[in-house]
Amino acid sequence: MYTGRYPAAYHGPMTEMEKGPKGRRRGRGARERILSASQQLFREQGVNRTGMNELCAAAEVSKRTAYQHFTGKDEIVAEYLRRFDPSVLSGVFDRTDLTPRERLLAAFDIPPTTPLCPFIAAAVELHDPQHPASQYARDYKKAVAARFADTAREAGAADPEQLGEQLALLIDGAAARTRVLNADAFPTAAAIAAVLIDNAIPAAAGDDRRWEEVSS
Amino acid sequence: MYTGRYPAAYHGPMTEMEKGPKGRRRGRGARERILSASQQLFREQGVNRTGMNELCAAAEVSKRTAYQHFTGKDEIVAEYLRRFDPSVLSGVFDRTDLTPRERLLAAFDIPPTTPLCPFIAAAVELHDPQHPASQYARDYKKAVAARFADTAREAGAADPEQLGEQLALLIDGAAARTRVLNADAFPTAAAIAAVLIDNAIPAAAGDDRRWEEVSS
DNA sequence: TGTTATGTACACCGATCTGTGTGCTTACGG
DNA sequence: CCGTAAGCACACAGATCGGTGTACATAACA
Repeated sequence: MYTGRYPAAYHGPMTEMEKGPKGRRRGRGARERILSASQQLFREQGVNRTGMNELCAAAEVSKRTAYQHFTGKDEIVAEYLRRFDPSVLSGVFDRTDLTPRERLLAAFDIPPTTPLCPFIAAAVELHDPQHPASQYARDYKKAVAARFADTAREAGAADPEQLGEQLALLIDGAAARTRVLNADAFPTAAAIAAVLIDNAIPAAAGDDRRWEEVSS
Repeated sequence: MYTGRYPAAYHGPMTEMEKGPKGRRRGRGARERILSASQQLFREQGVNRTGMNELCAAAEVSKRTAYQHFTGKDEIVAEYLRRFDPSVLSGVFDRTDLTPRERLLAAFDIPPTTPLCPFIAAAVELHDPQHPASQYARDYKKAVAARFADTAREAGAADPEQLGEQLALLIDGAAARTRVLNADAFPTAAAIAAVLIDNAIPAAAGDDRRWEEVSS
């Protein structure tokens, strides 16, 4: 393996996001590389099994620099979760080409590569409800449920808050079960979601039913 | 990472009480104390945050003795899960004072003290599907789903296997969500379960409903 | 240009972890 | 009673971890 001292990648002109805390264009993007590497490593290996040496090596950043940007590993973990790209979340709920009802169900179309919701994993691994990362995990979970609730309201659900919480629980159940069983559990969750949605949307739900009728 | 040095030693049904050639008790029960302490500590603190020193101290067993009973921590973790008392599981499904339908719902009456299904926690913490403990976790999850399916069949569900898998997913979702949000999510899961059961059991849905309102 | 913030290389510290080596004590069955 | 197996106390090995100290290099800006 090549271990020379030349940088393996050319880090071009800084992007707008790589500004320091005071807005001045300083530095060469070490912070971003650290967070980018943490996205990959924390997800693949978990938080506890990823050491700072490994993380810094993957980020091509010296360890000293890492500790000049963050007070410690805890802060990196927290920032990793805070910045977690809610692409799945936003990408689904913001689609205008789908009806609200379709959006609710589309949230269960998760690419099978996703190993486990990083917030669940972090909450379990950190094992400390006081940890900032655990706080972010709670915020995210609540945000997901709220998004579900909004869409449920838009779809005309009788009790949008309840349906939102229920659908969020299904997501978490599918994530946990997928992880433990090593088999995709999201189709099962989607089937449950279809039943719940049909039961929660009074009667005007006939805007787009492509699922079996389960009326009662 | 699990190093694969698992012996075929402890596998057999010899996990009765430690018995000598003629069933007499040998030793002073160190093995049992270790497993008992692991039940408590692994559940309370997690597997990774419980060191062998702490575990041995809690079990009032010298470290040396521990390593004479187990080849390593991995084996203790595996045995801790293998022996995990499925009291909640059996205690609910074996109740004859409840109708099958009531039994399905009673499985969601989880004492709030339970922090998180230890199998999910272990699967996340160990982060290695090859670890024997992960195998036991899968076995347990499948067993729970099968028990649900059996009871669902008994209750006359149209597709017992599917309903069993669905209810098992709800349990896991409630467990995960309870852990992350630090708030009991089992009532929500119970509400979903009620809907699913009503939808899955053809017509005899109204045979016995005397449970209180479950949704929150 | 010179200054300064930013980053680097690398040894090192103390803590903690799993696991052993060694010598000693004690319970229990014959 | 004695012999043996079970258990104990305790130091220590070896690895890894998070985090620092120090001396040096360089990009960005004035």
